[in-house]
Order: sequence, then structure tokens, then C-alpha cells
Amino acid sequence: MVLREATRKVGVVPNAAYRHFADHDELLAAVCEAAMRELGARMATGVASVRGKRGDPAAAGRRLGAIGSAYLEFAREEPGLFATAFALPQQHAYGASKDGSGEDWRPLAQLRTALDELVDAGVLDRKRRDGIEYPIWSAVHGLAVLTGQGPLRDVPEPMRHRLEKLVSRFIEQGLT
Amino acid sequence: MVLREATRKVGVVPNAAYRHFADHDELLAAVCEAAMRELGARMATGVASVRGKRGDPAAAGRRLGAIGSAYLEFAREEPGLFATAFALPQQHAYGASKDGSGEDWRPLAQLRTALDELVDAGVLDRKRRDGIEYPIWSAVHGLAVLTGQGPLRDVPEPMRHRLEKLVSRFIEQGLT
DNA sequence: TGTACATCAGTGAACGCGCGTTCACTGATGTAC
DNA sequence: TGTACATCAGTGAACGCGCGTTCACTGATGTAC
Repeated sequence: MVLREATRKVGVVPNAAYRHFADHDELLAAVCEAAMRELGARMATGVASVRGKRGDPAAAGRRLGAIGSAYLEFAREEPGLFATAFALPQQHAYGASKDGSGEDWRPLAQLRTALDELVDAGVLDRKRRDGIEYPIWSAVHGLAVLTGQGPLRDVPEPMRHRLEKLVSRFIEQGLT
Repeated sequence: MVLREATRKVGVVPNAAYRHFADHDELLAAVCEAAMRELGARMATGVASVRGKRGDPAAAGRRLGAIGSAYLEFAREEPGLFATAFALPQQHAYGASKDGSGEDWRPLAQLRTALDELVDAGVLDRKRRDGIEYPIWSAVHGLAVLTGQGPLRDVPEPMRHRLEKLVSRFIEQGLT
């Protein structure tokens, strides 16, 4: 459910894909990784655009918010990539997890980094840090799915905005 | 992607479905509503099994927990129905939303009732009640999707249990 | 500098598959007289 | 009570469609001598 679609998008005949990928699964894995990298890049861009030095409580909060916004924006602007990105299990086993800069670019790692900074900034209690990335991930992912392909997909723009704010505030409340 | 599958499950030839449904969309809508009713019924059963009278803070919390557990259990035990239940927009417009008992059986309505009880019990601040069903729904739905079909689908049972606990605690934290 | 050959991304036609859907049909059940 | 007929869930065969995939092929690009 991806091969012919991908070749169509590139403007090439379907079987041309077999020059580059052994089969459907291999292409799916490649698209999955590319999508993950795109999401990671969007997150990094968002985080980098937040002013305020490391350890500043307000800035740390805004960086976490930037990560969530990047996630939702990616889901909205690239629904196909978003769906494919999470179509495969164990996105953790991609081999090289770090690029040249020594930073882990993967989405989950960036979320963890932001949460660690919140701990260092004194916003989030260190005792509550362990595993808290999962509820936060779930809340944002759930919103993305419900408003993207789920029963909330047709809500008008202002309501969608309100939903994002509600989830954002709920996470904030759950951290402090 | 549902018609032949459904007739196969019933053990009948594919076109027999056209005795009962005009086309694929109508069958999809029927399955969607049936799935929603099943989820609603599971929630109601879970809530009814919680002892403690209305307004008791601890009992109110357990009733909310029962709703979340029913949601996750339904997603795990009936992945096909779960996916179909949320495949259509506007599950709100199903016509008769109330059964004979005068109660609204729909999942979202039951969640709202549980939250209203938490307000009445003094657990949740009334000022924070408005719209808080959406972040909670998102968190639980996100967990269901991530562990059901997403990248966390292959985590071992103990980890899945831990994830549920983490989300549950996070929601609790976000309410009080 | 030019010719010969390997490499390789992309083409065109065709395959089997499962999907939703249509058609003419069978066969049991209930109802009319 | 028995016969005639309508109703209607289910059957069997076939359709067009988009999917992943295979095959023999073209045509441009780079490399060897």
C-alpha cells in the first residue's frame, strides 16, 4: 500500500522501484526511516528557534512545546508520512542513532532531552521524571490521530486549535 | 476493506452482504456503530462494577479508571472493531444517543459523566473541567494506538502494563 | 581521440491477488385462498 | 387441509480495479583500451 503510491509521487513507473529496493517491505522501512528523520528535523528546528539558555524554566517549557507543535504540524501537513512513520515496530533499532553532531536526532530522544532539561530547570520533580515521556507522547499522538484520521477529523479550525491548547495545558499541569 | 472480511467472519459469501446493506459505506457505518456500542457497553459494565456511592472521591476516581481500562481492553481484544469504531467522523450524529434508560451510552458521554462526578466529589476543580475530556481521551487513545498498531506494539507485557500505569498516573496528576 | 562495452535507472506489458460490486439463480419460510 | 405464490437470505460466476511483483527491453552515462 505504499510502493505504487511512492512511484506515482516521484513520477515514475511502479516497477522502477525495484532498482532501489528489494521489495515492498524494504521500501516501507526506508520511507519509515525518512519520515522519522523528517519529524526529528522539524523538532530540532523548532527547539533551536526557542530563545533562552539551557536551564531557564520558561525556555525549557517552550522547548517542550516546540517539540509537541512540530509533532502535530508534521501529522497535519504530511499525513501519509506520519502514518508510515509509525507503521513499523521498534523504531529504536535503526542502527546509527546519532548523526555527526553526536546528538540523537530521533523524536523520542529529543522529547527525553527536553524533559531532562525541565528537571534540571527545577520545573519537573526528578522523582517523577522516569517514564513520563510516554504519557506525554501518548497524549500528543492521540490528539494527532483523533484530529487527523479519527472522529475529530472534521472539527473546524478554531476547535482544533482549542484542542491543542487543552492538551498542551493538561501536559503542563501534569508536569508541575 | 471491511465487506469481504465481515462476510468471511460470518461464514457467508461476500455478496450476501448486499441483502442487508446498500454498499460498503453503509456496512462500514453499521460496524462502526456496533463497535461504538460495544465499547460503550464495556465502559458501562466497568463503571457499574465499581463500589462506592456517587460523590465519593475515591470511587469517582476508580470509575474514571474503569472507563480508561475498558477503552484499552477493547482496543487490545478487538483491534479490528477498535480501528473501525474510529474510522468515521462525527460519531456524535448517530441519531438516538440515549437508550431506554435515559442514559447516554456513548463512550464520550460516559467519560464526561465520570469527570462531572469528579467535580462534584471535589477532586477536580470546576474551573478546570471544561474540555478536559479531550486531553484525557487523547492520552488513552494515543496509548491504545501506540501499543496496538504503533511502534510500541511489540513491547513485552510487563512494559505495556507499566505504560498503562504511567498514563493513568499522569492523568490523575493532571486532574488534582 | 575514438570506439566497444559494462552499468544501471527507467520502460512497457503482463501476472496473480483480494477487493467491492453486479447478475441471474436456488431454496427455505411464511401467507392467501 | 392442502395447494399456489410471494418473500427473501444466501449462492455461484463473473466484472473491473488497484495492488505488489516479474520479465525482457531501452537508452543514457561512464569506463577501458
